[in-house]
Amino acid sequence: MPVEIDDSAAEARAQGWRTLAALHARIEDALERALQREHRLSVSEYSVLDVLARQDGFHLRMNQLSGAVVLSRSATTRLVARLEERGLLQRYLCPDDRRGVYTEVTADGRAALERARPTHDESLAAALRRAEELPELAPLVTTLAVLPRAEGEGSAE
Amino acid sequence: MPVEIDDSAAEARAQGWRTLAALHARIEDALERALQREHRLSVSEYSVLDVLARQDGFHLRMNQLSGAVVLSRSATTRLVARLEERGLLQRYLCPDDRRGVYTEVTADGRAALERARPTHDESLAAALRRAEELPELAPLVTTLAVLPRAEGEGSAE
DNA sequence: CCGAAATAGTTGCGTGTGCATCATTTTGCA
DNA sequence: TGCAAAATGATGCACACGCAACTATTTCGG
Repeated sequence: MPVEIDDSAAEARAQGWRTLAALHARIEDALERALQREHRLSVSEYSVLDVLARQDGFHLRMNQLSGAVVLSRSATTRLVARLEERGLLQRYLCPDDRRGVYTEVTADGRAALERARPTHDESLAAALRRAEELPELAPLVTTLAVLPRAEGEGSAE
Repeated sequence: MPVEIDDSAAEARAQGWRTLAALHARIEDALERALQREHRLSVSEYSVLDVLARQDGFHLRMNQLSGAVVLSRSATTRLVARLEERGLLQRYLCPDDRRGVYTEVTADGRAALERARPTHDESLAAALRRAEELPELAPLVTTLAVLPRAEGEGSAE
């Protein structure tokens, strides 16, 4: 009965998705609290700084940035505006395409990122340890550590 | 140099987290659009119905539900309120502990869930196929399919 | 047995996000 | 060359979320 086979494949995918979502939510929750408490940074804000700092020239266009953090254009606009107000980021128009806007992380932004990184890494490690104790999450946590390294990984979308 | 070893472990975890977050965001985005468009359900709303429908007696206490969907108590209150207004859910006080509130999926709710499930499963499959074409996400997608099945998995936190 | 502490759930408030829309600039087709 | 279509980013708006504060109920110590 092919339908049965198909159903069970769908159920396996749904099961994998539930596990992924549960692990993601727990980690994000832990990171959000820790980064907010100690550095006044949200996970999105940290991500933006991290992504930009990894780029050659420390800059990216808004559109690429949206893709990298998987956020809408409008959310990205305001996220960048917040970070710019705090001096962690700088915006300037694209010389060759005047529709485009470059966002570049400043020296202050890179410094803030490096200050926040230990907090980020420690609470990530702690969240993973806690997740590993839950039988339904442990397998995914383990496989996560075994994932092959992406060498480039910096470029967006 | 032990610090170097520690750094590289932290970087490996961060890399795994970035991959997990990227895959999660893409899948959630796809599910959100599809469920919203075809069934006026958010991913959270679908999750609540799905979790409850999987319980014996189709009910759970608010607190357990918050844990299962990894949302704050206040968010859960309003999420449940929305679904109750649509008749997909029912609330009643815990007889033995009058602080507690049970939430139970109605027959309408289970019907709505079953109508939405194909949409959910199809866009999940589609999102996974797209993700598999991205070299940095493909390994995680593959391992997700190999995750062992949790037999119980229904009970919340 | 009574009152303090803990627990469950709700509500006011501030804020971050997506959608629809808009202005500006570039691209492409005739 | 000229003008419609596409693309980029910003803004008005509605809304879901988390935090803090509140009420109601239960639990626990004296």
